[in-house]
Amino acid sequence: MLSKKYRLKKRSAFTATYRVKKSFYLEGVAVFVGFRKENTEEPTKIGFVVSKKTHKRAVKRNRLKRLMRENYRLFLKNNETGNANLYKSLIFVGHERALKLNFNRIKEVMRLLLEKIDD
RNA sequence: CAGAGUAAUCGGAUAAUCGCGCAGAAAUGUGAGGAAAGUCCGUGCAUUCAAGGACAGGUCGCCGGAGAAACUCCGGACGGUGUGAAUCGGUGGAUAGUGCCACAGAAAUGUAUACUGCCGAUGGAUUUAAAUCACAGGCGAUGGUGCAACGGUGAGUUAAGAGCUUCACCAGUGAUAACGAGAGUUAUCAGCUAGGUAAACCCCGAUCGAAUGCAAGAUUAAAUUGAAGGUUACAAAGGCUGUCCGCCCACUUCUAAAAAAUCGCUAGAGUUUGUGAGUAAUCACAUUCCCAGACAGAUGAUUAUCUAAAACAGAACACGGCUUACGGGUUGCUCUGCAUU
RNA sequence: GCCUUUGUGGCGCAGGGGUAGCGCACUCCCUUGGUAAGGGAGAGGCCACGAGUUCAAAUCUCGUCAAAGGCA
Repeated sequence: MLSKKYRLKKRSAFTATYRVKKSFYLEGVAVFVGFRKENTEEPTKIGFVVSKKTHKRAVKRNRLKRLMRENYRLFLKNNETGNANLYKSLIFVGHERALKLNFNRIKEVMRLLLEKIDD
């Protein structure tokens, strides 16, 4: 779990991020990016979503969200967040394919995604 | 020893590093389940409408007990299944009435017999009589049916036959007696015996305010105002929580944002242990403990060891049940088979 | 979290106790120089799954699973 200042919390913030309509996809993990930042001092806010349609069981959905969250936390700690700092908000969305991946594979996928979102 | 039945129980552990929710000034403390699941029953709690009547309607259905209640639990009765331990059962009424019973069949509910048949004892006709006729009449045995044919099987009786009540063995029903708290069981007697379906409508008995569900609902401050207000005589249309009586809406003034925070929110039909009552469910008393409370939503990640990268699976107001999912074990009691003593 | 509805040929739908049907699509034949349209014939169903009631269940009852929708 991330501490509160890195979390995307408000419903309006989520809808605002989705309205930018810019997303990237790799191996069952999608990233929606929000507006570009003016002040780089502010922390980037992250949301994690796994829909109920992806899988019925809450345990498996929670597992995927936790894995993604944990990876992002480790990125923050090691200063490997890539281009995430350019945006105000990011939303990671887990899909059906990602349920089968293990911790290290998701780590790779997310690192590649964070490099991709520059352009 | 093998195979079963049943009741319970555990629901990964330890260490290291990095992290999260809640409480707290801090130190620190604490942090998912036996099913948290399905949402199938029942409650508490909250709001709205009624607190009235009528008509509808729902639910339940062997007996006794427990329980706040329940499509709940415990003990028993009866019936089904099993060699057995056991286990399963929505188990009132078909003589209150109505409906349905395809195809087949003579006939499917009406104290049936038109048809196919059996008989012709008795009466009648022919006739001396025997015999013949199948006329009156008697009979319900026979009928390639069907889930089901009006108690069943076998004998006796008879002209032919028949529960005929004559007999044997059964099935049901009623009465009486005994036992039992009761469902019921057993015995004796009575010829009393007119299908099935009520998980078809229904009848009987018992019982139920209705609806909506914490996204219920309550509070707070600000903006131009109030999380709206006022009016209502009739008619039409529409709506409302079953329908009617009834109520809302209409007409007018006015306008915000599918916004935010706080409360509801967890001390309870509670947990642990013990004693007593009871066959048991459960209850009483004492003792002990405080044990998640989020709001894009907390328990995670990595590594190592343990036989082994454990199954089903994640609280969202709470509780009592039911149902379903589940890796690998452990324990008690019981049954059957085989072997030995 | 709560509430509601629906599961029947490949697709869309009927049937509400007594032999499972309709339209489109599919296969073959006819028609045409050929295709479409048209005509004729045919195949394809454990009626979502598991129990129960009944002589008999797609239909009645109970449970399970799946899909869809609604509530701020």
